[in-house]
Amino acid sequence: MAKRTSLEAAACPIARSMSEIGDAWSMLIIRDAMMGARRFSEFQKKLGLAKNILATRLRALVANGILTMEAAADGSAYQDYVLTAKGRAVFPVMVALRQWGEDHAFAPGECDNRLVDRQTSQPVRALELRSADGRLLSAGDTEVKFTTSGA
Amino acid sequence: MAKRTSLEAAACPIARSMSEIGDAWSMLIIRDAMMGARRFSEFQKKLGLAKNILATRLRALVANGILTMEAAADGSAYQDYVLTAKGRAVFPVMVALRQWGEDHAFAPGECDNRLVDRQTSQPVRALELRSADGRLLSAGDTEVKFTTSGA
DNA sequence: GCGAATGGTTTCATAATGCAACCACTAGGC
DNA sequence: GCCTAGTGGTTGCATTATGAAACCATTCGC
Repeated sequence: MAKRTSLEAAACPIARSMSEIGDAWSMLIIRDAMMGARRFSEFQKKLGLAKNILATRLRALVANGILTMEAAADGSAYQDYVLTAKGRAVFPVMVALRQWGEDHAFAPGECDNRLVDRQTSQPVRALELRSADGRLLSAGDTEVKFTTSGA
Repeated sequence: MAKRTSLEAAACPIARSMSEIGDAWSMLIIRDAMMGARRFSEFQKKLGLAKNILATRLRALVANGILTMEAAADGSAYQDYVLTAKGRAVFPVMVALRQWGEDHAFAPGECDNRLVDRQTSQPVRALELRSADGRLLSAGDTEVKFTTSGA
């Protein structure tokens, strides 16, 4: 049988994350939500995707606690989709994807937009990973450790 | 017609990134490659996915310059799949996904593994985004700016 | 040279995507 | 209150991707 393999219960946090936000449309929905989009039609217009697909994704994002539905801010009888704390926490992932894309997924000079610091309008630095005591870490300086205690 | 929408040519770096590495299996392949996996059967065993799917993903990753095939390190006639510089640059994305997953995709106490600094065995810090002049930035402190000059 | 492992490809069933049509409800003009 | 446009979906159907299993050519260990 060709049931699609689900990573929901994977032990690896990366696999879990991918199962919740590893879909292209979902990620772009979160991106637009971070940029202020709130309404169904707003997402549809910006993303240009079919309404049934959008409906499916929004339902999943709400079910996973990344978006919530609340009464529309403009006082109408409709609903707004707004990011929860969990949804806002996707920000570093978004920035990492953006920086990788800027550097590696465009021809030189092709990319026409950058993430900048609002105060100075200067491009932000590359994301940096640091140890508990503040040293800058790269891939080789890290490893995955299992907390094998039975807790 | 129901052709699957392609984000390959999207102007947004996030969309581009998702089209190259936004697939769950691809991301997990890169994860395992970072942890030292090199051979087809090694990926297949660790990931437990069908061989045809693995073959498709590996081909795409090679085509996108994230992996390269080179003569096997053990001297056999087989090939190794190894990360390119572009592939190794996915590291921050991986860390961001892992940290989000650890914090938001597990029940309390359920997650049994952490990314640690190899030197001290202490968990690493959360990824941090800084401005050019060193200030710590969160989502609201940033915006996307278009370099509207025709270069 | 022989059996097993490696690294795939092929076949076919099932699941997801996406366009288009349809529909209930809301908003706003008058 | 009535009519029309817009919002927020659902349903049906064609196309595409996923996945299990079977198959196959090379290569390895001996």
